Amino acid sequence: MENQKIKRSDDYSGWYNNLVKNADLAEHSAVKGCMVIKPYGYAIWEKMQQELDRRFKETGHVNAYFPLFIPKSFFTKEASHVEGFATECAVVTHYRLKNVDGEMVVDPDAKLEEELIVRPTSETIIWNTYKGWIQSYRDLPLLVNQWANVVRWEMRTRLFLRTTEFLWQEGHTAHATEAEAVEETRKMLEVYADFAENILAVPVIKGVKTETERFAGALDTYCIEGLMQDGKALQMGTSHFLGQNFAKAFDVKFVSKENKQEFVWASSWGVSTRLMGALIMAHSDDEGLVLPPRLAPIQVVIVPIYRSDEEQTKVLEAGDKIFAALKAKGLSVKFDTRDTHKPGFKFAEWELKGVPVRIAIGPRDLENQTVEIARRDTKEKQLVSLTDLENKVIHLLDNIQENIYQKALDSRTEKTYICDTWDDFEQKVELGFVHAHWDGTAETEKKIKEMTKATIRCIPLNNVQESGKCILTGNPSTQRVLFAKAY
RNA sequence: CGGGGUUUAGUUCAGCCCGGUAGAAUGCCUGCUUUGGGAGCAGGAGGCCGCAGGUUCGAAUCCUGCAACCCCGACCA
Repeated sequence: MENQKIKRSDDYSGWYNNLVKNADLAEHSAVKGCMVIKPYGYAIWEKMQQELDRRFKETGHVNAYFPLFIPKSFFTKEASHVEGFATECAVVTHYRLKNVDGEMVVDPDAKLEEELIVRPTSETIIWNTYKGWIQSYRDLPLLVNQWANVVRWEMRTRLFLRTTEFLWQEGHTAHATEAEAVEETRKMLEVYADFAENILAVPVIKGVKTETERFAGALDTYCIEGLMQDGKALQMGTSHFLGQNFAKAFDVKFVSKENKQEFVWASSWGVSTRLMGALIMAHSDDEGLVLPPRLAPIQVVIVPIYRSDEEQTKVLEAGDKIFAALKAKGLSVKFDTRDTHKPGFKFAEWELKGVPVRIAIGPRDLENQTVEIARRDTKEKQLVSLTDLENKVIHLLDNIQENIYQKALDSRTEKTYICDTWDDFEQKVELGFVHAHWDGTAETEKKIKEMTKATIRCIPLNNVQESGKCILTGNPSTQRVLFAKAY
């Protein structure tokens, strides 16, 4: 285990990279742009999966799995879709190697009839499949989710935030009516927002993307946007209303009650391992990771303290009891009985790994019937009596979850500005979210991006309608939109 | 794709300018002492010095080429 040497305030991106490695979450692999997610990092991802999967199932969805490869011809069927992804596709052209003078080379005789695209997203292969599944309105709605890996050949990558291959889920739904598909799109946005705020403890702004930022092939892209500690925004999830674009591209029609042939309406929605990046950047500090209790693979760690063998026996005995009692309450507990490390080392290690609550128990505690409880978020320590310890810990965990969220919310509030002049805008957009008027044109959006590197993150839902003047052009505007520099 | 950097022990790096056959810290192994905030001492293991050529009696070091990775941009539903 390494020290967390780079301070958050000195070099945010260096601090982030260091933290990911030191907390044992992930590391760079031998393949450019691809990471190895290590067991501890993967355990956190699994917790996210469980929480999300449960919510998907509760809202009527089922899981399925579609191929990794997409025939090029499928991929190119929806014009704006292919345009959006064309420049970042991994393409499989051959299926065999051969030995030439002791060197393995691609066998030119094994060229594929049709190239295969490694999926950057699965709309096309799925809609090609849906054609066979949907005939009547009775087959609708179709509510399917897939947990998968996808590949997007990005020019620049960052651990978790943007990797060439990443893990995600993608929901693909089919509906009989436009209204139902829109409702689904927005419902899943709510699911994401609920997950982000109540599990990740990251407050998000729900909104809709401008045309420029919209998903390739969508009529509307809804999103949740979070603000990281350095004042940069992170898109944490998207939900797309696809209209009939993919149904038309893949000729997916159904017969309505009125016996009419109609194209199917669609939505798709996804979140990825990028959420790991959000989690890290939103809460962690110079001591390491800070995990919200509802997502921590280990919620409570018990560290025994002793000198003699006799003390060890007694302390371990007492620790076992606490361990069992906490487990019985359904908590995820680790009793760190390693005799190869001293308590101080363990304290530092579990802090680095973000375990929300630490219980230390030693000879003094045995005498007084107490333990020392330390919370990761505030680093406060207190001696508490063993009486009703389980409920105290449960209460503390709830408190920590709430506090972490509140801290993130306060931080966002502090970094959110309302600007009415260009000078103010230029200055504040370096610091966080800015609500400002925009004339609604792509040209203005582009100019602002060129001048400040800030983009319109979204047009917040339930936005207040108020007349004003565009921050750049002075042209009339009916509402403020949300600007920020983004990851 | 531009700009910068890196490549030597498991890891982080020094050594290179000025060529002489490999170092530190940390981690790892053994033993003893330790254990309420990253332990101490003693002993030990561990390297095709990114790859391929070249110069030289001799190359981690000089020269040429290549490659990979990282960082900053550009790009990014």
